[in-house]
Amino acid sequence: MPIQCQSCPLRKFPIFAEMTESEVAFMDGFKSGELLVEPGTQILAEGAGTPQVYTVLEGLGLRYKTLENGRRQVINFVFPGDLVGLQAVLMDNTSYGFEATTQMRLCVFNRRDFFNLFRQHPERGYDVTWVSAVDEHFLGETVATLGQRSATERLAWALVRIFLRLRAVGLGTDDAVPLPYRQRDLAEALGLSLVHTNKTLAKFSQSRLVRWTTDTLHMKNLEKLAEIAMIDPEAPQRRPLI
Amino acid sequence: MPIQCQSCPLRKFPIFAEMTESEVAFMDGFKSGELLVEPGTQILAEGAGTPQVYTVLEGLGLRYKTLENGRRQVINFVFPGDLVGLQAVLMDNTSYGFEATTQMRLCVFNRRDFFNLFRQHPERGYDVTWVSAVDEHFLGETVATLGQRSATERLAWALVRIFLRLRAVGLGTDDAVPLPYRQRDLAEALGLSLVHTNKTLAKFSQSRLVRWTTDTLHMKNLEKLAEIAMIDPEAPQRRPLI
DNA sequence: CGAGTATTTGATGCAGTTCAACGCTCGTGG
DNA sequence: CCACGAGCGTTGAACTGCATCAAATACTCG
Repeated sequence: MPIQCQSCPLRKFPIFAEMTESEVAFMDGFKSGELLVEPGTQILAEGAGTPQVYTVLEGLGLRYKTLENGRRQVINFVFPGDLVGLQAVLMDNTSYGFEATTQMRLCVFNRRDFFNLFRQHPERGYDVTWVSAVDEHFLGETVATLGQRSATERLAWALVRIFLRLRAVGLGTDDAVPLPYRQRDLAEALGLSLVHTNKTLAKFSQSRLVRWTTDTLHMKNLEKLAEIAMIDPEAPQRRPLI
Repeated sequence: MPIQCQSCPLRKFPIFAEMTESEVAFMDGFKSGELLVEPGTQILAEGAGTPQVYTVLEGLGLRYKTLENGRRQVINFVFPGDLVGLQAVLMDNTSYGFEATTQMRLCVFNRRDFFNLFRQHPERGYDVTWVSAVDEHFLGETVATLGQRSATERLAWALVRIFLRLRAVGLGTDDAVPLPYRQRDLAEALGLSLVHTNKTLAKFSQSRLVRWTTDTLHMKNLEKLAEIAMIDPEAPQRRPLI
């Protein structure tokens, strides 16, 4: 049975902007259903069109793009609260694939309802643009990371960002979060080889900065890691929940 | 004297989605002024807030981010028709710098008017989200480029994208476009050293693929270059003009 | 228990960085 | 009118971070 937006488990986290009662009620009507998928499921295929947009309620996934030469780039990891498929709706095709890493529960919105959202509830339309801007901001930071940071810095950057983001949606504890991706995924997200990623992670583990084993990321020294990554270990950008 | 939206020189190009008469008239009221800046002017400073959003009418610029270690990443080049500053308005600060490379003419919109746009003209609000999605799409492609393409492929990718985009807004001729950036800018956009960028460009020139001299990019073999870049040399993504 | 998948580790090589130097073109001031 | 310096492009030489290759060791699940 689908969750009602009124009792959405995500809304309470401070990373998400507040919504009025009427907005929540409106979203509940806008929501067309829920999707529950198993690990490994491909939710959006590269190049295909979609009639739907999703908000992640539970579970982790990733967006990726495959080049002609077969190499794959993970564009970003997808966490609870993220909105996926907006591009597919606004432009006419999905240029990225989207797959579930763990089991996922997704809120489903219909493409044809989307324009009505802008018309009937301008505040919510504004919020959609807002999340799009947040995503764009994050991608810009990723570009800067791939372009200018060394392998060690990239890993530090990714682990700090992931750790803070997951903690912001209530996953894990103060110093550990669940991280069920494979090293290959992280390597492909950062434009590094699997081997080098593994060796660099081993160094982090030895120097007691972070330890990533058995699907759990144990954060030992967030400050130091953030310093290596050249970022502030601040809470993630506040954003609306769609 | 400012140009009226009714006679905007950009709207005629097929890269931009059509607008109704009433939309154009509305935008003319929404537009708060025009900004004319000299080459090298910093329009948005990194980390500062802005009360304004800009649409480029004429001229070229670039968005960049500087890391703590002093290295600079060019996030993207900014061309006529691009909307800049949306992030600064929706989130509370600009994380990127924006500077003019040539003289530029910019349409100025006020931050506080922005929400009204969503309320008064939902179609236009939708279009703002659309351009945001287009930008996000492009940044995703950039991430894939920095992560998975070799130096040669990156250069080929960038030159093809730039060439097609500039041609789509009527700049240059069938086989040449003005390109007043410095090699350093391109190197910083692609995460390459200036030296290697220079040498790779020299190879392109020798193999008669492209020649970039005296601020002009002469495209000799678009097909071949696109093949190296592993992309289709198709016209850029259709997008709305704000 | 065996097959397939993920992690780990060592050895080798190269794409691209870094260092260094030189030439060209402008603009500026004496 | 020429000397000078600043900025950009060009080229050569040496170095290195990371990729690639190869193979062994854990894990997971039917």
